[in-house]
Amino acid sequence: MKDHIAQIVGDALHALKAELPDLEVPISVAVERTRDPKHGDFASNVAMALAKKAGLPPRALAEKIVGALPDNDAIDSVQIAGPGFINFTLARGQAQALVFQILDAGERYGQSNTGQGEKVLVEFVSANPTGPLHVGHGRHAAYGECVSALLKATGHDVTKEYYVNDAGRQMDILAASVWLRYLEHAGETVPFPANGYRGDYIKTIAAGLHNSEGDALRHAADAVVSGLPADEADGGDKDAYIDAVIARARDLLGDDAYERVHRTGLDAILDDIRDDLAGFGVTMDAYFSERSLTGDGTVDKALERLADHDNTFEQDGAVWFKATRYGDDKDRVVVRANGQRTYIASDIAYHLDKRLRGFDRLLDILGSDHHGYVARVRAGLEAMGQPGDSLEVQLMQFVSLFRNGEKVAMTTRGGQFVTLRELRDEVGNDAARFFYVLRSNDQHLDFDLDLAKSKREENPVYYVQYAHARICQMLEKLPEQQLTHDESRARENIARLEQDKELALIKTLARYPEQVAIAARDRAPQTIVHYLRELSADLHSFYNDRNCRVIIDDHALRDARVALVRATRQVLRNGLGLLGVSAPARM
RNA sequence: GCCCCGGUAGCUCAGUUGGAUAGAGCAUCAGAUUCCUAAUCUGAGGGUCAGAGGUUCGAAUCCUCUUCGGGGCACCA
Repeated sequence: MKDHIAQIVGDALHALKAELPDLEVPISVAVERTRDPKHGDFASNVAMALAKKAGLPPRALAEKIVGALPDNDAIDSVQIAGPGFINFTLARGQAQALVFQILDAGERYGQSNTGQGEKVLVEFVSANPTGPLHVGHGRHAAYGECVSALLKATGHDVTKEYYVNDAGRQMDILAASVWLRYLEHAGETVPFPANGYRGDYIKTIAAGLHNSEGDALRHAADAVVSGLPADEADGGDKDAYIDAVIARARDLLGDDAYERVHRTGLDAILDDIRDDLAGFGVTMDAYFSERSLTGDGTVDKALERLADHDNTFEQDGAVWFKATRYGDDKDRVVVRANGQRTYIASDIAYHLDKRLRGFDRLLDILGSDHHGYVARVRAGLEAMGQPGDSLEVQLMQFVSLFRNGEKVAMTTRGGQFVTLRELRDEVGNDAARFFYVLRSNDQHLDFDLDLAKSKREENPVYYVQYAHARICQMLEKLPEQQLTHDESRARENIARLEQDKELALIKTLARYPEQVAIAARDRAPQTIVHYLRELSADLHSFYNDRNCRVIIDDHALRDARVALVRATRQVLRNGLGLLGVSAPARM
C-alpha cells in the first residue's frame, strides 16, 4: 500500500511537469506511515521537499499535487496538513484485507527479495580456539546469527563462517599448556608458566591425552625445565619463559608428537565451541582454518599479488606492505625478519580467498577492539585489485554482566562465571538470545542477569512470548467450546474489524515487512525486538478490551477476530524466529 | 598525539537513514479480574536530546568546535 501511494504521487508529479517545468520529480517519492491516526494512514512530504525548486509555497504545491492525483478506490480521502504534508486515509475495509495476506503468506510474510541474491559471507565469533566461549562471544554469536537470518529473509545468499585462528603463537601456548598438564597427570612435577592457559578445561584435555597416549609423551621434569630462563614469579619475563617452554616441547617431543598435542588441544576446544554454539541455536556453514591458507599456498599467492603491484618493500630484514597507499595510517609487516608470516598476511589472504570463492560482500563481525584492523584488510583487498567496499565490518561493543545491581568481574579469576555456557544455563537460551540483540551493536551492553532470569512482568522476553501463548490458548478454546472457525466466512466479514484496538493491531501487523527490511539494511536486530514489543503491546491491549473479545456467539465477528489473532500469531512467530527465540504455546 | 564508538526521562535504551506535540521498558503514584491466562491492561507525573555554533521551510538526526566516557594505535592474534 505504501508503495502504491508513492506510485500515484509520482504519477501526479509527472502530470504536473507540463504546468511546472521547474518541478523535479524524485526517483522515489517519500511516503511514511503516520504515527498519529489524526494524520490519516500515510503521509508524504514531497510538497515541502520540492516546493523551493518548483517556485511555489509548500501548501500551494500540495494543492496542485492533490488535484492531479488519479482516482483511487483504495483511498478514502486526501488532506493537506501542517506545513505541507499530504495525508492519505485508506478506504474502509482496505487495511483489514492484510489479515489474509499474512495468513496466506505464512512464514514467508515479511520476506522480500531486496538482496537480489547477493552472495554474502558473514564471518562471526571467530574466537581463538584456546578456551571456551565467554559471554562476549555470545553477543557476537547471537548478533551474527540474527543478522544472517535477516539477510536471508531479504533475499541474500548467506554463508556463515567461523575463522579458526589455528596457527600462531597462541596455539603453541595452548599446546605447551596441555603438555605440561599432561606431564602433571602422568606424575611429573613441573611448574606451570605464568603465561599458560590455566583453566580446568586444559586439565581435562590433558587427562584425555594421557588416556590415549599413555606415557608416550612423558619426559622427566628435569629434562623439561633445565636451562629455562626465569618465569615471572622468579623475576623473569613471562613471554620469554613461555617461548622457551614451547621450544623445549618441540625439541623433546619431535615434530610428530608435538603436532599430536597441538591437534588434541585444538580439536577438543573446537568441538566444545561447536557444541556450545549449536546448543545456542547458532550454526556455522563452515569453520575455516587459518593453517589451511598456508598449507594450500593462498598466503603465498596473496603475497605475490601484493608484490606484483609493487605494494611491498623490504626493510630491517622484514617484508612490508605499503598499506598507507590505500588509506591505512601505517605500513604493515607481512613477513617477519625470521621468515614467519604475520597474522595480517593470513587475514589479507583469507579475505582474498573469500572474494575468489565468489562472495560479493564480506561482512565481518568483530569486537570493537579490532577496529584498527579494518583499514588494514581493506587496504590489502584494494592492493590486490578487489573493491575495498566489498568489505563491511560491524563492530561489537563490549558486554558487562550485572548481578544484584553490581557489575560482575569479568576476569577468569574469582569463580564468577564468564562462559557462554554458564550464562545459557543460568538464564536460558531464549532470554540470552533476546537480551543479546536488545541493544544496537555499537552500544555497550549491560546484561542484567536478574532481569533475564526473572519470570515476572518486568522481563521483556516473557512479554512477547506471553502474547503468542495467549493467542494459542484462545484458539484452543474454540474446539473446547464446540465453536467452529470458518475461514471463508472470516474473509467475507473481515471489514467488521473496526474497533480502535483492532485497527491499531492491523496497522502494526502491516509494518512488519518494512521493519524486517530496515533491520536487514541496518544490520540492526534490535529493530525487530522493538517491533515485537510493540506488536505484543497491541495484542495485549486488544485482548484486554471488552469490546474485542474473540470467543463470542456472533459467528461472523468471531471468525474475523480469529483470523486477526491467527495473523498476529504468525507475525510473532516469524519475528521470534528471526531472533532465534522460541514461541511457546502455553506459559 | 591520531583513529573508531557512545552521551536522549531517576535507571536501561529506541528513534524507520532531516518531518507534524521526542518514544518504550523498568522504577514511582492512582486504578482495572462475577467475563478468552493479571507473565496482562488503563491512566498520571517525569526532558536544556552533553555544550556551543552552522546548514534550511524544518535538526536528537547532517557539518565544525568543545567536553565527558569506552576502545584501538606490535616483526602478538
